[in-house]
Amino acid sequence: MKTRDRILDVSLRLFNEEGEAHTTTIDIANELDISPGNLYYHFKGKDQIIAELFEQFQLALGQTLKAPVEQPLHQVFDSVEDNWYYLYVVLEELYQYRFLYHNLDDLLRRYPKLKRSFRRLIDGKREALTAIIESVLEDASRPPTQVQLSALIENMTLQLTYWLNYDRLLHDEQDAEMSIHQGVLQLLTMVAPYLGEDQIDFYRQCEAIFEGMLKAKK
Amino acid sequence: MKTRDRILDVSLRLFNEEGEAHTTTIDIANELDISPGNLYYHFKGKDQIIAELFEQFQLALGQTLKAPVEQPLHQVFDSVEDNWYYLYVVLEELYQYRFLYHNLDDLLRRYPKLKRSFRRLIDGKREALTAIIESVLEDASRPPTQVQLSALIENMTLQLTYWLNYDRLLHDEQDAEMSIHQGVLQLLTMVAPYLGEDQIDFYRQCEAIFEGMLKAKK
DNA sequence: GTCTATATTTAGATAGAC
DNA sequence: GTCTATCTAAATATAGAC
Repeated sequence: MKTRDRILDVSLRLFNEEGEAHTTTIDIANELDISPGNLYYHFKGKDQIIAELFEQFQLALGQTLKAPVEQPLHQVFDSVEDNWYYLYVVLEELYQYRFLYHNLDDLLRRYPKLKRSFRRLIDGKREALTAIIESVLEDASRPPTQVQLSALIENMTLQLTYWLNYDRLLHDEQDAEMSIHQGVLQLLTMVAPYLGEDQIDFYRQCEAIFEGMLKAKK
Repeated sequence: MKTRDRILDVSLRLFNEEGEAHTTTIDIANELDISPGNLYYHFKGKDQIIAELFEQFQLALGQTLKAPVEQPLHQVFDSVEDNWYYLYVVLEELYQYRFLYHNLDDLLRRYPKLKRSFRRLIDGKREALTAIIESVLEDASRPPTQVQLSALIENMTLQLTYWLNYDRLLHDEQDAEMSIHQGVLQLLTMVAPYLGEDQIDFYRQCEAIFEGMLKAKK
């Protein structure tokens, strides 16, 4: 593995674990057992490292968010399990690059260009969630009004953006997998009340998946 | 107004507007037309300023969050308008000290003792929301299950914590009052589907309040 | 590509006169 | 209480040898 890539890998890990603001170029170099001078040979500075990590993040998440919009409905996302799995993947990608959200205000002040990209990703989330919700609610017994639907989507988009921050605030050092599963459960709960008669069945499935995950951990 | 209090006031404003990480003691002194030395006569440093601002925040919000728990049910919080107004006040207090949430990760790393307090405030939000929801849903035609109820409360607590961050990410420089009103609308929308027959009426009221606020602005 | 040594910048903080 | 002048510490970044 090339030094350049090792720098990116270790930077991502340290940013996530120790905080980006608190991680210096020296820390990264030390962790890799290389000199600061060497690090500056590969990257102009911390800024460039962050820019490249963000690029990775944007590409990966952007791809993932397109899936439910482009897939023909009811071909892939037709069961609770499918949606569960999909949301799990999205949250996992957010988790991998979670440092980006931990001090977002400062990050966007230092790199104002990222703002556009963050907003595009939010748009992507909104579109993905809309596709999923429309598919799930297609034969809902008590469908939401138009106002309710758009507020529901917005609440889910916010939840998908800040769940990991919220969970971390409540219990730091929480197991990542658990945290993500719970995030998915919280998201799907928002949809549940619209499902009417199927509601009990829907919940049984959600809980079954959640408990299945719990067992798989042990 | 004493210099000490002016320092606190200006610091709060600069932290909110320019970002805490980006605001130095020199900036604060300049804004007040006093010398850095003078600032350090009144406060040991930036840390102490932040600590006192947080203390103010905690006291104010903590008080507010107790209200719905301590009030006899159906005495104060018995109409949509009452709840709307209450949630508006809570969000406004969060807005006044919004800098605390803008780089929360870094803040908690530098002042680890604040973590306990933040969690207590979250608990306070959860309890306040529980009291409100129970009162609102008391004669709901389609009450949530126990699982749904606790997930609903948790989603609302998260929303109450991160709505201002989310809204700022979407449209910076947004009018504060509008942002807060929309946050309240988003929160109450989460409860709507459980209201059944009253649902349409509930929404009409919410929208009426929202539009009333819009007009009042002009 | 990698190292050592050093320069630059900036924020945080203090000393001592008035 | 307030000022001027100055110090310290830490992070970013560069120069030049190997």
